[in-house]
Amino acid sequence: MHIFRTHNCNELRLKDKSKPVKLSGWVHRKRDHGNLLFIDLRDHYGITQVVIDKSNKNFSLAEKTTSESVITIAGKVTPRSEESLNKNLPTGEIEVAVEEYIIESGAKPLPLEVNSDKDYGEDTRLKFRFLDLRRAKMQKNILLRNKVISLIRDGMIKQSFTEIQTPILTASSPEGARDYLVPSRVHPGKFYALPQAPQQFKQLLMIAGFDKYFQIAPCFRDEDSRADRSPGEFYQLDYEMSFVTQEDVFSALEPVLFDIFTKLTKNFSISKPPFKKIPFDECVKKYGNDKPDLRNPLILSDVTDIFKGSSFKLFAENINKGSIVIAIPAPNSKDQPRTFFDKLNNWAKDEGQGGMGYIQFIKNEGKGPIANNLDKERINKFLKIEGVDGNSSIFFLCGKSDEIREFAALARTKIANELKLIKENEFKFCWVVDYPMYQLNPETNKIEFSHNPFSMPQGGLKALENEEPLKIKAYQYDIVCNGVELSSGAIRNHKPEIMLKAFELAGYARKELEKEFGGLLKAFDYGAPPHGGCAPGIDRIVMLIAGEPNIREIIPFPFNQKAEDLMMNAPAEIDEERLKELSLKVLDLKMKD
RNA sequence: GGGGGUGUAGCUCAGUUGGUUUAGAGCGCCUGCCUGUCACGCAGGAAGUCGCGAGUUCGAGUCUCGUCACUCCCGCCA
Repeated sequence: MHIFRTHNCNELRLKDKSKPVKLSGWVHRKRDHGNLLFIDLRDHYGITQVVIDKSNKNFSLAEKTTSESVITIAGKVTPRSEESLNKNLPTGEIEVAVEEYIIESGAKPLPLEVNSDKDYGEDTRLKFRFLDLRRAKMQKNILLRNKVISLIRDGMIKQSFTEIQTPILTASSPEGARDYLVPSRVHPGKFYALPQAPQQFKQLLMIAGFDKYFQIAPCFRDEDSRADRSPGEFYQLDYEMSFVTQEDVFSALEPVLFDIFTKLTKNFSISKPPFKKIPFDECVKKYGNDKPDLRNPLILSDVTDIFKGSSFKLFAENINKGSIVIAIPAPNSKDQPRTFFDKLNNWAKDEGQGGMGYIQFIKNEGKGPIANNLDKERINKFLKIEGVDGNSSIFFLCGKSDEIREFAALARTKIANELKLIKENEFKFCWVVDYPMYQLNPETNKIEFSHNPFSMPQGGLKALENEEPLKIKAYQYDIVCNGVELSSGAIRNHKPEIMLKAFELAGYARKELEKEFGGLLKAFDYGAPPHGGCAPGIDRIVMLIAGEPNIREIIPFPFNQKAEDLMMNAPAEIDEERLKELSLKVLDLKMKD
């Protein structure tokens, strides 16, 4: 017999009765009846009840065993009597009557209970992550993560993508987030950087002729954390394809996502490929931002023209000063009481807005303070807005274009939630396409790349030379699910002359470009295929399927909010010797105060 | 760097307008009893610098100020 186990803890059934077996696992829970003791023995696979009584020489040893100790028992599979069946356990028809009992590794009193789903503070959970990971929810989430990754591999390999690793120690990139830097021993004063994404490498792989590449790619960015953003590192499904249009990039990913979401959820309705495509400009107009939650049926409308020059002075005057007015419909709200509108108005004020006015239509008749100050002709125009009928209400937000659209996106979600319009069991995907190539930095008043500088501008060199830069679109796109931005991607710019011009418009001199992106730029001079790709965030996909609002719930060993690993004690101070080796000197930080 | 929320037993939390003795509950832990439980039960016990510091007050877990920690958000995230 094997020294540790003949079966795992989720294997034994009635058909195994009378078999001599050996099991190993953790003491999940003990029920001590004095002369009779039940132990729920747990391993990765499940739980089996083992029973031992006073007649056994090991009884007192078993009684003394603490929760989460690791034990090995040998004994006989015994059917349970009718009254003592446990229908909640797959192994609930049997138990194992203990003969041999060995404590492999005792456990001290626990800082957190493995056998409960009680909430613990995150510092406790992260400090004792190995215990936290034993708990049912974390086991489930990590297994889900594994399934997502394995379905990604299956789906990509099936489409003849080649999985290729790219360097972890590479060069710092000038654009984007802060890099994590690694000092070089061999080259004093010089640094490697961890990649923020394998962007340049995947383009070089296309130029190298690998045609279709993918990788479960670790990405490192030194950013501050959010609930949906782990500081330090995260993973992307990074992929890139040669000789493709935007449509080809989409149709490579769509079946993979559809497959993952379909196989790993129950009773959810999932967008079927091809996913909806929404141009960026239209998206911002209709939803307020570029990551729409399409489960929400409400659509924003610009009603500035209707209020312009009207007798509703508050809006009319602000419009003259350059403000716009956005309408958000609230369908079937003729019976909503005054408090419904007051509540939302107060919410808007709490969020720092002037307020959120409204018109309530009851049988085509407009009511409320705004309606009282507007002529009938204008009021009737509201009935023609998308998503509005004679029993709707309309909320209005007035302000400067960019800021008020951003808030309208929040209000759209808030109103839909209040009216319970968002279905919980849906995953709705869309592509946001035609991103602008450039945007104006309001602080410096300079033109900068709005997204990825390597994207191909629509219209190519001609557009860059002849058109107003802020009007140029790029073959640049995002994929969004339920209001969560999963990734962005682009058809790349593979022509050096277009790239030089594109960077020139963003204020980069040729020399600068050659210094920062020399490797890639040089490669374009030796036969570069047209190519494009995308890189959806794996952590966010797992979050969506797991229904977890916090990214740290689906990462085995995440940093805390301050980018520390409390279990491994990272980051940590380094010996003087090793600093010297790296030609580094730590400044006295107290000097700063 | 900025804003909001939280901080009471090992853990999760309650604690009224500032006033009732020794600041409570559940889980965990320790002791005893218990041979059919499955969140076993019963009886008892240990366990607290109410984050820290100052202030107001006859009196502070409770109010004020400062500070620290945790958490969510803004900035940041080509």
